[in-house]
Amino acid sequence: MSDGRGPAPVRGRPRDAGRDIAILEATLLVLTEVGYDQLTIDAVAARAGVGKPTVYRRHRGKAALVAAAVEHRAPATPPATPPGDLRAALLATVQWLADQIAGQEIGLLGALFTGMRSDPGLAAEMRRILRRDEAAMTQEPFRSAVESGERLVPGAAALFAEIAPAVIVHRLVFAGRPCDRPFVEHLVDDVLLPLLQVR
Amino acid sequence: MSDGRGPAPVRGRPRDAGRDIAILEATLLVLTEVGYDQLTIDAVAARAGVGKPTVYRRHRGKAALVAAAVEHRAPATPPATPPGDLRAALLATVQWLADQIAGQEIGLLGALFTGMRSDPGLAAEMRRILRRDEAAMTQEPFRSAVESGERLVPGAAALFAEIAPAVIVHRLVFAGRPCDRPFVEHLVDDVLLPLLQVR
Amino acid sequence: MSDGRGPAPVRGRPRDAGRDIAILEATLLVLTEVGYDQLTIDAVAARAGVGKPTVYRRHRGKAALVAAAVEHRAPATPPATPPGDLRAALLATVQWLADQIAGQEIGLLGALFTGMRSDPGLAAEMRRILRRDEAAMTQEPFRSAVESGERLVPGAAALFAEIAPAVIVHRLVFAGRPCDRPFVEHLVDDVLLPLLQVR
Amino acid sequence: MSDGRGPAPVRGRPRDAGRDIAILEATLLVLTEVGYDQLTIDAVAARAGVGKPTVYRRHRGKAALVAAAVEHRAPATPPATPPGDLRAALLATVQWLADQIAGQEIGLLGALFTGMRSDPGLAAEMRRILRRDEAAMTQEPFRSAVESGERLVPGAAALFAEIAPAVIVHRLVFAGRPCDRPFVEHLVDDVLLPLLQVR
DNA sequence: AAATAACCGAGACGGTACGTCAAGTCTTGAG
DNA sequence: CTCAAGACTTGACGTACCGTCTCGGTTATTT
Repeated sequence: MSDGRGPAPVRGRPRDAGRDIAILEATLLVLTEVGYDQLTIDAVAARAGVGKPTVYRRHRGKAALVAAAVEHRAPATPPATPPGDLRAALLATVQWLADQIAGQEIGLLGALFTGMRSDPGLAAEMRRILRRDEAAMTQEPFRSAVESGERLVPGAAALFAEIAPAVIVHRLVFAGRPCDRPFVEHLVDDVLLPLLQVR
Repeated sequence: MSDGRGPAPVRGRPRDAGRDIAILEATLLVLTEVGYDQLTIDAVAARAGVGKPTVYRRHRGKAALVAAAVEHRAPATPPATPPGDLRAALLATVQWLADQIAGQEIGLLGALFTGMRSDPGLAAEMRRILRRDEAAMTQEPFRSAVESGERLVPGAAALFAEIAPAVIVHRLVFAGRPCDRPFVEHLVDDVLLPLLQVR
Repeated sequence: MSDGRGPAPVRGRPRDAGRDIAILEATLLVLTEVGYDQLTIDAVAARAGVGKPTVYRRHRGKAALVAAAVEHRAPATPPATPPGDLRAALLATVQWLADQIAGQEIGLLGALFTGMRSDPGLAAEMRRILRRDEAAMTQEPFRSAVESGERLVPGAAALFAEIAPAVIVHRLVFAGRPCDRPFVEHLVDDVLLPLLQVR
Repeated sequence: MSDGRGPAPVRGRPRDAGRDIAILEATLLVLTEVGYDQLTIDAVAARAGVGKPTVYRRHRGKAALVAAAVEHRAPATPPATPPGDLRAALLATVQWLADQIAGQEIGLLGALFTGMRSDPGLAAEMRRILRRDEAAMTQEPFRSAVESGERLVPGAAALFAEIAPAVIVHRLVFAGRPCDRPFVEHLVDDVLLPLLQVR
């Protein structure tokens, strides 16, 4: 279409980065409120004050949108623990981990179950995010523990990362019961300490 | 009729029990083929050779249908293990457990995630089924182990039921990796045996 | 109808004639309340205190049921008119005719429209009923009028039967307006009297 | 746009007018083929090459759809009649009117009977359409007749519009007989001419 | 009296259409 | 080239009613 008026000064409107964030945060909001499978793209778009195509321009679909939203959310940093008391450190860390999982990770699991079969690439992406978050939540405590001279078995951090989130998720999802103080103590005293501590 | 109340007075044409079964088995079939979120009631009805209302007359919706189908499926019986060798018994049991979970339990998890938020009663029902199956898969091995004189810590069966399925599911879903022989040996040698065996 | 074959060899329990009537009267009730296309066989059966097959044993379907119900309803007898005053007689007869049509005949028209295309035999049956009722409602007044010496054109009764119901129905259905006194006078004075009376 | 208010602020993608027409014409087609009560929205949508929601976005239901389709259909124009011969003009007009009603109007009557009770507003709309069509079919002949100097009673057009369609519909629907030549002559000679012509 | 057969109410059955909802794509006009 | 709005196709949803059938049970006639 030559309009004879010379070169256009503006070559395309740039994407508004603010809308990226609005979409992701609206997604997290809706996800928390109604859960994964009740979440609709329309609702997210409306909440973000954005049109539906603006969402689809950025994300391939519902599952990818949720994955991006979860990724966007900055991983929380575990609480600092007093040095010298491994049990107290584990108790604090496990409790905090359980709270994080209950509050944030559950939402992504629905997306994972839904999207993993039809889109393996997306499933891999979700797992990457889950691992990133779980790593962030499990590695830091052990780095400081080792620095403070705790006597731990080799590979303790990996073992902790393998067992603690698994048992917590299992309790939350399969048993539908909260990770209250007695459970946390049970997990630390009967499972984690015997495994991690050098006897 | 020796009791005072007699049998339930059946009014109208009784439901065809054959159709109950056909529906549940068609559900399991479709569930296995296409996964939970691609499963449609129409497909199940067509596969069962049944009308859609016949499905809805028996089940409130997709989640409840899948729950009933999983419940209907008889829990598999764990393999018999040779007495006297705890490690061998655990290896066999864990491997079998992982296979069961990979093949059967994953399907219900999608239903659980979908139905649990909007219908707490249904979520409770699904958890009951999951617990029933996990109990069936974890209790039996320990009964024979104890009978054969193994020296186990108190509550070993409960601990096994709490940890083994959790870690297996976590690996399958979160890591997306199969429960192969090295993983099973790791789980038994590095986690289960240290925890369960009397030292 | 004696056909020389003697009484029908009734084997088994005979049909309950009381239920015949209950069904037909329930049909008329429901028809009046909700109209033809909102009428359901279930509703009729429930209203009659009868099972659905009991209805279907007697009638082929909704249209036939309504036809039978309308046929069952005894045709009302037109009001006696004072002899010697043709205009007064026509006014009374037309008003009564309009009331009858508004109250009773409309229901069958829905059935006629629905059933006529798919079942010509049924349509013929409905037309027979409609003609029977319209004949009953239009012939009697003219017999007495002729007997009392009114001077009418030949074929006056047929002309009346052809025009009066047609214009009344047209007004009720097409215009959606009631057949009030001014309309009746208009119909008698401007249409019927000029046509029927010998000039 | 030279007016100060500017055009209507159309937001979003405008409706495709071509689909409006496709839907209405598909409706007329299906209506003609299978009749009102065998007409399904799915069939109309499929015939129009359109999704079901696209139909429902435009029409509230079957009755409203049929009403809109009938409204969309341009009313046919009555045939020109030779001036100077009132009887010939009436014969031609009545025959044409009967053909129009038999071919087109019957379809709407089913919709009228179905929709009128549950939706008075829709019934009013249908009556408006029926009146529009009947007016178009009955007024024009009389305008030319009057122009050509025929001696007609006052209100002849209104009387014709009140009687002719009524008797024609009555014959078609109630008697189930076609409006053939003898009937048309009877209607003109025995009913219309005596009423309309100045004696 | 017993056997037979059709009746009965209740309601499940396969099927068809309903009217709604969400997913993901496409089109418009504005910026 | 992007944006908001929203129409679009597709396809599944869960419901209603149709007309048939099947159950336990009842009521007459026939043997």
